[in-house]
Amino acid sequence: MPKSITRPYSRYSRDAGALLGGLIRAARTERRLSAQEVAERAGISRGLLQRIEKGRLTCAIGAVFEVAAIVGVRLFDADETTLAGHLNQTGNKLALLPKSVRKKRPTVRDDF
Amino acid sequence: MPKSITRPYSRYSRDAGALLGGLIRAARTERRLSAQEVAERAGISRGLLQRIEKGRLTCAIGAVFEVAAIVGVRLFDADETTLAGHLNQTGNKLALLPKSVRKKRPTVRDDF
DNA sequence: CTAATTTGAGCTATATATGGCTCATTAAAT
DNA sequence: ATTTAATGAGCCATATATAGCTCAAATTAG
Repeated sequence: MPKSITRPYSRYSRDAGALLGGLIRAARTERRLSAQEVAERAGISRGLLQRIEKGRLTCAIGAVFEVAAIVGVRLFDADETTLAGHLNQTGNKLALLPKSVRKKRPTVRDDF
Repeated sequence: MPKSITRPYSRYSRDAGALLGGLIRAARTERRLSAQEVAERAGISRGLLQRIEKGRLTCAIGAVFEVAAIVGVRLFDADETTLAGHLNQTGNKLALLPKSVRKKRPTVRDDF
């Protein structure tokens, strides 16, 4: 993001990134897969995989998803339905919700 | 990723991106928050928020985490411990696992 | 209805994430 | 011990993601 030279991330995001990266690395080592191997399968460089496992928040989410899938880390823990099912649910939900939202009004009537 | 002009994503990643984006958008509209509002709070542009809600896989994972937290979408559904707890677990696990892995032998390529 | 706000989409300049190297260190196989 | 492979870290060139606008269309409030 070209706005801030050093971007401020919330603690939650930093923790989430570190957690996901850690889970990925744990899963990869458990499966006895080398970084090179996983990176190639994911179509990314070894360097990027390193950053993902370190929990860097600048990595593209698609790359993270690819790696997570390859090493077997599940996002959206499926005690619910499958991913496809979730997609349907979300679709329906979106269809039922209003298309846009809006605050009631600033309520600061300055027309007196 | 500067390697491939058009990056090939797996179906899983595409679905996961679409799901997460849809969940975020649903949560935002439910909370009656405008795109501008959420983008400002997350420290990102409205355009980026649009791409996140569309499930584009090139978005930085940090930006997605920020937005998800703001609108109330929970990653890593916490039927387990808290995020911090997960972090500890991961750390311990990593400490117990071997530092590196390696295939028994180059034997055969099992790329399927 | 009208006015105000939101959204969607596209454009450009620029900050930056990424791939592809290199090298040193560490771990594993023989 | 020797060899082979994996990892960690850094640097650089370049592809690209992002912010910041613009405008039109859609939605909502009054």
